[in-house]
Amino acid sequence: MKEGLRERTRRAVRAELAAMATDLFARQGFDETTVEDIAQAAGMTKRSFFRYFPTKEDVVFDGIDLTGESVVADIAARPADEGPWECLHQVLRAWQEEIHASERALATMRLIEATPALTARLLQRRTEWRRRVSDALRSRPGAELDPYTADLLTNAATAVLDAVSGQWARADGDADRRALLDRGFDQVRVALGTGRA
Amino acid sequence: MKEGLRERTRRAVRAELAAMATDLFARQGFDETTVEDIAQAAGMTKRSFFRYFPTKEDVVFDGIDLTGESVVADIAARPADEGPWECLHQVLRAWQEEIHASERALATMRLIEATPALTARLLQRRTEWRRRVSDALRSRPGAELDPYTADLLTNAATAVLDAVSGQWARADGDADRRALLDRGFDQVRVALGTGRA
DNA sequence: GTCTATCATGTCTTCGAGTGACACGTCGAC
DNA sequence: GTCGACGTGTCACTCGAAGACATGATAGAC
Repeated sequence: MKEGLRERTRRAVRAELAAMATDLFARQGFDETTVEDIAQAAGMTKRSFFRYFPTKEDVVFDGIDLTGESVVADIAARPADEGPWECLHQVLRAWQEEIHASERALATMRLIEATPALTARLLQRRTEWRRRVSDALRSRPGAELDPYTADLLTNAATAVLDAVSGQWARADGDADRRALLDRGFDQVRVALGTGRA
Repeated sequence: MKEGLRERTRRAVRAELAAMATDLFARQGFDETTVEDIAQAAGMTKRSFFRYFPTKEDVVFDGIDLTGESVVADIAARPADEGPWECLHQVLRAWQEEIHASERALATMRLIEATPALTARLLQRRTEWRRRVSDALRSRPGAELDPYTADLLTNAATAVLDAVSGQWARADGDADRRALLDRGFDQVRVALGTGRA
């Protein structure tokens, strides 16, 4: 077997650490929790913490990146005759449902929104994420998209997502995210003409 | 007079500090420059530096926020019969020209793009900036925009801006930003119908 | 089973950003 | 002129992050 005791314990400790951290973050806030607090709660040294996570922030984003992967995969899996905008609409709708369904993901989102440092990191990550989504769009069979138009589509899609989040926050969580997303994707339209005029 | 020697020297020292800092950042990079380097170059202590700027990052963004202010003001100044999308187009076109014309602003942009920590801060600030632009759009006389649609418009506009920046970076600075912006605003369309369907 | 290279961990140390506390000097209002 | 507010320097501190080194445990070869 390729998964020896080493990897298994490592993953276990990582999960333990993440659990301790999210618990402490939720209780006393991100900035108010020191790495030493987390390490001590898990029965180890501060130095050892950093052997599992490169930064304190990474504990929060652990497990979030997977969803980004899935978006790229989903794009590739959509029918080829579907337009890119509709493709983004469907994929992101599914992605949003997934987030909405997970209590843990929602709690993480709330923590991120409440912590400026984490918000900054999230936005930073999203830049990378968008580049990959844009590439995925261009790689679809039959898609003749120039890089600029692909970026335009991707950025516009995140524009809709942001607007949904904003409305969601304004309504204090009492809003139909799915309906808002559909409405956003309907209101915003991206033309594909590149060599046309 | 309301401006005593205290305020005058304070502003002078601030400018001096900013000048020293940008010089050092340009020469050896942001991360490679310590606050102590800057303070020492200006003939003061690290502690005193933090009495002028709350963080090292704030030195870079000092003087950048003014442009954000001007965008909001410009929106209010546009003719009332102009549609919101066209309004954003014109205002952001002017804003882009302004940045493009200033050698100092361009250098700052390059520094920000080359430094992940600064990029994150920029994105964070833009969140706040977008909220204000969205509000400005809704405050225009005769504009009947619900918050969601206003956000949609604002976010879509920054989506275009980002795509322009991306293309600009891809072309290694050899691109007609104005033409790209116009093309982006032409390709992306935002419908205003809120109670329509 | 033993032996060895690899890996995880603890301890110590260092660096840089940012803050608090205290003392001293200067500006400015009166 | 006095006195209080403010700016500054100095020292000490916290916290995140990383490097160096020693030690103990483990996996895999023999």
